[in-house]
Amino acid sequence: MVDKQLWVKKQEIDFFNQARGFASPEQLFYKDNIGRYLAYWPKGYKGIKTTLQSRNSLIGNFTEKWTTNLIQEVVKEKGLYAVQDAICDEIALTNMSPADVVISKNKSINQTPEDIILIFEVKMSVVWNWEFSDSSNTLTCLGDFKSHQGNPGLLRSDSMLKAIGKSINIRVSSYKSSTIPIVVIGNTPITDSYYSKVDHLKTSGIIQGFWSVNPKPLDNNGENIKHTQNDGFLRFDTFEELKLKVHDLLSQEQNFFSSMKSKQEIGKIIEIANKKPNYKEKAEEFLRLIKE
DNA sequence: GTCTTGACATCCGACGATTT
DNA sequence: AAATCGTCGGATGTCAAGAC
Repeated sequence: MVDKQLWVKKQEIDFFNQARGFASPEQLFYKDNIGRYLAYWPKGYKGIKTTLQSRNSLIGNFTEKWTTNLIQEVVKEKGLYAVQDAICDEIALTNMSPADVVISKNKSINQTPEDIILIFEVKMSVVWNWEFSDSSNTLTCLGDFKSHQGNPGLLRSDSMLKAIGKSINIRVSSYKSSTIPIVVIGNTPITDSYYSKVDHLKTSGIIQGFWSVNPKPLDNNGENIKHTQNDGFLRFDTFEELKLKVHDLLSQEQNFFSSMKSKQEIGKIIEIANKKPNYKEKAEEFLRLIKE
């Protein structure tokens, strides 16, 4: 039973059906003024609203597990593992704030920086609006995210900032994290005010990508971004496309480096590093010196 | 006047530490 | 051992101010 689908409406139906096993409709849906169970408040709804919190951790858990399974399929032929909630204190992945998903050489929850090959931060939401019927136990899709009041996933600026903050925390925790790519994975596009930011984050080496695994976030072929200019954001349309990109990222060894130094100091470092006989050793010397 | 944005608010469950 | 308290991270609502 290998599911190689990306995030489509079926995944959200699966989520609600699975959650219905142990949660009441009231814990999963809003109830509007005429008694309908709704995933989000539709745009233009003017009746009395309530605020639902009980669904948050459920969808969070579901999407992290779903992503782990998806990534497992991507890397299994390479003999690697997708590990959910991975802990590695050395690079700020603690018990209380683990990595949502990592690709690793081993499948244990407790990881060493040397084994971790890629870190995924998952930020996914319920994207579409749904109406649930208790009597017939069915779900009806009411529309895409433009039709409801919620702002799902990476379309929220504070979700973006949270993901960026966590990534920087990992980057500054230890130089041991400097060779591990970090990717934020979501199921929505990003807003255009973040297009240049994600490209800068990629160029500067902090975050290697913001990826959406939702091929068609909008109904009726609604236009949505495929990628930003420098590919800081990517939308994946098929499982194969995702697999290629992950393998591509795994095949190149990259180093993150940063500092705040005067041109004098930087010039000196370059001069010293340049005395090494080849590019690889020049680079190693440079990286060694810049973090002193 | 309506839509979008960004900062702030909210509540839940899991967990660790502290108190009973 | 059980109860209590505080903290955290999960997603999403709220609302004033800005953008159109």
